[in-house]
Amino acid sequence: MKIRTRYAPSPTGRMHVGNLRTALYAYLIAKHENGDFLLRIEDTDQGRLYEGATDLIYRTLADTGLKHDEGPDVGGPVGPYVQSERVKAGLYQKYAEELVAKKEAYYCFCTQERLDSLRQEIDGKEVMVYDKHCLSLSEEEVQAKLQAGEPYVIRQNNPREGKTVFHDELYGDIEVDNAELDDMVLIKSDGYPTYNFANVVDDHLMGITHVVRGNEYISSTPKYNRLYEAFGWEIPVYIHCPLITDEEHKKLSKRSGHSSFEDLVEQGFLSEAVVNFVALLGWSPEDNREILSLTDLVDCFDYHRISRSPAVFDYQKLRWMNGEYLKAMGPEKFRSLSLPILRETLPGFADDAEKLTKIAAMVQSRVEILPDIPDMIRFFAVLSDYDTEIYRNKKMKTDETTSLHVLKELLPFLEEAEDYTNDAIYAALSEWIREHGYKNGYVLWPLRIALSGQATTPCGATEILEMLGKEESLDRIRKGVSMLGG
RNA sequence: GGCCCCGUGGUCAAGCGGUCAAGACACCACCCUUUCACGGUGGUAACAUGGGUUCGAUUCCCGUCGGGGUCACCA
Repeated sequence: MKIRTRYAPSPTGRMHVGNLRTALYAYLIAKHENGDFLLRIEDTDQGRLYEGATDLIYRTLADTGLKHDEGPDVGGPVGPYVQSERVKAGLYQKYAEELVAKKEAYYCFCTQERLDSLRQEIDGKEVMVYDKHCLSLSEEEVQAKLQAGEPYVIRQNNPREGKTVFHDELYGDIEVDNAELDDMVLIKSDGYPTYNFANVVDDHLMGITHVVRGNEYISSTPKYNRLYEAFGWEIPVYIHCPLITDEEHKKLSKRSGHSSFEDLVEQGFLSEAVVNFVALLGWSPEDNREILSLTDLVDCFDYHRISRSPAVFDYQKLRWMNGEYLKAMGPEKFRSLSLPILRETLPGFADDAEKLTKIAAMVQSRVEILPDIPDMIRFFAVLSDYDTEIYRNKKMKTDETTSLHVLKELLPFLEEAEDYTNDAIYAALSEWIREHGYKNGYVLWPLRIALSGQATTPCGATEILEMLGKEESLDRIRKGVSMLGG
């Protein structure tokens, strides 16, 4: 049997990383077995529709490489793939009425006020269990109300006694008392189906074999199974994925600032790195590999190895992983990715392709995310004010006094030197240092500080000399000398 | 609160009755070095807890504690 999985988002905004991971796992489960991965848009909540959200879903799927075989934009044999279009065909209404005929569902005319009176607050949380009030309506009463045009919903009719068991591939058999199952709404008063109903109907009609979804649906799964059974449909394989939480072990929220794929991309993360990272949140391969491309993942993904416990989204590790991707890419690719940032940060170098290439190379091995670059290289353009304290370095045996001395001693030599290319100036400088009986760091440390105004730079002192050129370099050294009281 | 799920270092995460309890991020130290970073080496750090079952439990069972999810005409 060919595996068919689906990603069924509701077009309400950006793609949450939890949803992204669910989509990824659904994709991997299907593709590992050469199955189909489909996209279905669940737009049954008219109030929450968000302009452009569907396009955002297409774009995110494309950016992450989760290519769907069937969907609204690419078509397929079991369409339409947008639920609002299926509503127009009367699909859900038809199936709901079938359930009513089987006494597995019933019309409910209760007003919002009556429903509200059923609500109660427990531990600060609002809880409501419907009391089956409308189940007792006679067929004549129902017809009369329907004829009168009274607004209604259709509710599932769940038993009060007995137990319902369902099987999840990760969690095993889960047994629930039927008393826990409330009569959930299947068709809303606006004629649209609820997620709960549309999901079951469509998964069946679209031939979904493995239902992959978040953990939060686990407690409503028995109700879905009762639906499948009422229709006489085959129950799919369930795979409920564990939650992704923030550092506080709470559900990842917009407040954490990195809850959606787009947030992360805006923060400078590579989509490959995000996909890789998210794949490892709740799953691990048999071997120890951590850097895995999407095709690697397809190859080795075994859903039985998905974890059952929630995972904390570790921003630090994502940064590290992004850096691994940056370091692993070819210098050409890195250069083209970083070029716009380089140009913007260093307008004076914007036309000097050679220097920009060198700077890109310097930065490639030290950057975790591209937006870190400006702070690392800004000193090439402007020398900021700095604290002379950074001239002090225990290991190099330097302080303000020795630095002042060395810098003054060095100045005439650098004024005389003509060739400021790195190799040449480094050779000449090394010679000078040897002649004076100094250690490299004793001289190079203060020189680098004077040139950059920073304790850490993406390159050594002589590379800065080359970048700045003779005149600017000498200016900065003189400024250092005066700052040190010389 | 009812029901359900989860519980290995700070975090991710191997383990699936017998291990000195892997590995990665972070952290620390050292090496390398023209600073930082990269790279290399080493280190600190964990089986929530109490009972069982067993010759033997991180691993199986039960209780406790802790965390999370869910109880909508949202998905």
